Order: sequence, then structure tokens, then C-alpha cells
Amino acid sequence: MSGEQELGITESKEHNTGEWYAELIQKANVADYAPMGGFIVTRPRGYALWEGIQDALDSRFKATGVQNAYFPMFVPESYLEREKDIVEGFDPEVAWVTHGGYEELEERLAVRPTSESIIAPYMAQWTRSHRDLPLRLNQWCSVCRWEATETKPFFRTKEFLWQEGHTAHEDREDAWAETMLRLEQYEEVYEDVLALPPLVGRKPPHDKFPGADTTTTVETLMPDGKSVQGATSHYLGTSFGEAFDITYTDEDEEEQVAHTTSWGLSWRALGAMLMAHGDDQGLVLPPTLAPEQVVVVPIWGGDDREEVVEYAEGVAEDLEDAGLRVELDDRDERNPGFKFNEWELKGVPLRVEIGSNEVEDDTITVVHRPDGEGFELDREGAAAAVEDHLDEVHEKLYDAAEENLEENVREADNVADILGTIGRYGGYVKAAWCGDQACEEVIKEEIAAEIVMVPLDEDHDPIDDECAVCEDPAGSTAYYAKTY
RNA sequence: GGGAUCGUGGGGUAGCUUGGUAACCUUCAGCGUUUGGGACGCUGUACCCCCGGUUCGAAUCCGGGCGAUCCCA
Repeated sequence: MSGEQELGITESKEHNTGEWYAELIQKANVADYAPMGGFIVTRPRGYALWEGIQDALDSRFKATGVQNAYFPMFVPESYLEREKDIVEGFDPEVAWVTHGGYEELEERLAVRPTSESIIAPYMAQWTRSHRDLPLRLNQWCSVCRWEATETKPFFRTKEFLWQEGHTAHEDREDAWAETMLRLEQYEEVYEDVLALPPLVGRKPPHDKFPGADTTTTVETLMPDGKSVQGATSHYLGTSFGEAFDITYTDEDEEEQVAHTTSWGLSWRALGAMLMAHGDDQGLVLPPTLAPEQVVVVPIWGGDDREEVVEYAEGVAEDLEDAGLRVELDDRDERNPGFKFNEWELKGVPLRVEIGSNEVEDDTITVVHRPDGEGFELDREGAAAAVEDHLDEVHEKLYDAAEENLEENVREADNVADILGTIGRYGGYVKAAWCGDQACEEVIKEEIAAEIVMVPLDEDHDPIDDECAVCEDPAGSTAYYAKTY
């Protein structure tokens, strides 16, 4: 078949990850490039995946005291300037609106790069007493950061979708607990929904969110050895409370400054999932997220068509009744092989094949998307068995990602080793670190790898007494990696 | 931030050196025959990234722009 190749993926994930990813995204109808550089169009299939992530997170947020709200996409310049770290942190990447129609605006409006500066003033207004706290707001929206980098759908786009949570609390303890709770929820969604085991930690001080006391992060490892910052949760201390006057009267009638947090997960999580699990055949979707969890393909021949299709319809119905998302592919203009390939490209986790053999034996044949492993199941009780197989597919994806992660955390105790190990294998390299940004700079200059995190526990003992770079006493262990 | 490669129907390519009717595979639409890993026949639709220059004439040559991919920082 001369044209066989061009329908599916033609690039190799292993040898050509960048082009493979670009092809995957487009051929599986996840996204297209927009006419302006740095923007993408998210197609229904891609958006459905994002909605899956939204549902998982949103329900967790709501179960733990968060309310959704919505703030304007524009932030007046004077608002943006109220917290100086925010201005400085985002200044070079802010897109500005200067005109409304033909008239120049008196005050420029920033397209939100993040919404602290417009949400915080309202949190200040709404917070009067300790009885108003904690205040927990979240919004699902897009933000815009005008970086001049190359577009990579869901990883690097000027506009991206995310959720940003903003909370205010009475004291450090509450705010810190909030920061950790959101971090744990992100970790859980990565594990249970995206089937990706993350590393969690803190960002080094020089890489914190502007104005934050502590920035925590969920990092996942991509197959090409680069780390993706998958979500962040910040303890902001009282800096935003002070800058925006978020104060309250405590039980002793004393005026206090609130402690705040913010936390976000973007569609980068979607990109990470697609890149981690996809293969040379196309998408591989975790069952929880897949728009179609099971595709039923009837295979007829000669005069058994009616019989086979009827049987397949019955199976599909049973699966649907069990609450599964099922697609029955009874198109007669396509042969089974074509359908198999097409649904594999689309990433459907489980395929059910039904032909005369199955009808005769009163069985169904199920095949796992990730590895093509097949099973013959009894028709009786098939729905429950299929659910088990979906769980198994999730396990397979998770286990493969976990193995990749475990194999790619290495240690080093000097500069040459850090550089050599990352250069040779990619992944994470743990090394003792004195805490000075200059030491990270040494590594960054050489191979563009950085410290993606340090362990959460501030009291942990570093893996070595001396910084691997400068040999001063080490305060913590740093995880170096290349990043997206 | 620096460098390299590239842009031709929806997808994949040829044509460009040497300027002259844009060709092929596939998809897509219709009809018929087909169905256990990308079936077949017939019919049909649709294209030279944008702007400028050279020229009788530009997909092709020149300049600029936009966009993508990769490598390095």
C-alpha cells in the first residue's frame, strides 16, 4: 500500500520526538496551529480531554471548599503595578490593549498574565472579619504571556487555558495547609487521571512565583528526558495581603493581615499526558479521560452480517448501561483493519472485536490499546470484565511511566558528572546544593539544564555535605533537569 | 538570544538547478462490489504561505515578511 503511511503517524517518537508530537496532535484531531505564531486552535477532541481534566480537578476543588468565580481578562495597569514583584516578574511578557475602537485608552489594559492583581483587591473588599476566612476562589480561564518562543501545542503557547485558585487565610498554618492540599490534589489528578507519576517539590528561591514565599511544583518526566512543570501551588505569605490590603479583624478585635495562596494547573498537563503515553501508532489515552473508552468493531463476512451487528449492538448497549463511554463502529464503507488503525490513532484504550467466532462461542474479544494484548471474555458479565480491563490499561500506562521515571533519577557529586549524566541520559540528576543561584548558572550555561525542584521537606539532609558545584556546605538536594 | 532546514490540493511528495498548460500517491464526495490489521473499480472536488521586484511571462530568480521543525545558549 503506497499511501498507507500518510494516514497515520509517520515520525518516530523515539528518534524524532518534536516532529512526532506535532504530527500526533494534528493527525489525531487534537489541535491545529492558529494563523498567528504562538497560538493554537483546540479541536473538539482536544477540548474534550481538557474538559476531562477540568471535571476531575473541579470536583475535587468543590469538595474541599472552593467556589468558582470569574474576573475580567483585562487588568488596568495601575492594578498590575500594585505588587512590584508581579510587575517585574511578568513585565516583558504582558500584552497590552491601548485602544478601544478608534480611541486611545487613558489607561492601558494588560491582558492578564495571571490574575492576582485583579482578584486580590476584591478579596480585600470581601474580607472583613476572621469569620470571612478562609476565602477560596477559583477561576477557569485563559491567560496570555507574550514569550517569543516557538510554539509547541499545549507546552508553549502565548495564550493558554488553566485554572487559577486564590485563597486567603487567617494565618500561616492555614495557608500552608491550603498550599499542600492543592499540591496533593494535583498529584492525585496526575496519578489517577493522567496516569503519570510526578515528582513533587519546591522551586529554588530564585525560581519562585513573583512575590511568593514558597512555590511548590509537580514535575513529570517526558520520554525525551525533559521535565515538565505540571502544576504549581504557592504560599504567598502576607506580601499580597499587604500590597492589596487583605486584612481582617481577629477574635481579639485586632487588625491582621491575611495569608494568601494561589495555585494553577494549565493545559500543559494535557500536553504532558499526550506526549508521555502516545506512540508511533498515535494517541494512547488513559481510560478516565478518553472520550471513547471502548470501541466495538463488528467484523462480518458473507451472509452473517445481520447476526454479527445485532450481537455487537447488544454488547455495546450492555457496556453503555454499565456507564462506559462506548462507540459502535458499524460503518460498512471501511474494513476492520482500517477501523483498528483509526481508533488506535485516536487513542481509544480498549477495542472490542466481534465476528462470527465470538457470536458462535458467546464471547467477546478485547484488545488493549497500549500493547495490543488481546483477551477472549465471556459475553455473560462482559461489562464488569471490560471495566477491569480498563483499569488494567490505566495500570499499564502508569507503570510504564513510573518505570521511566525511576530509571531516570540519577545522582552526581561534581559538575562534570551533572553535565555528563544529563547530556547522556536526560532525566533528573540529584546533587547536593549550597542554595546559591550562581551554582545553578554554571550548569545552565553549559547545557541549559536547571534546578527544577528541591525536596519539599525543608529539614531533609542533602545527599552530600558539599555542593556539587562550588563545594561549599550544602543545604539541600537539587534536582537538575532540562525543561520544556 | 544565536544557527540550520523547510513552506506546492485536507495529508504526503514531484516540478525549482536551466522561468513557459502544475504532476503523482492518499484523503474527501457519489455509485457499485467488499469486510478477522489501512480492499477494489468508475466518476468528481480541491493547490503553488504573504507582499514587493525582475520579466512578454514567476511555483521556479531576487528582496522583505509570516509560519513551522530541529540544533545550540
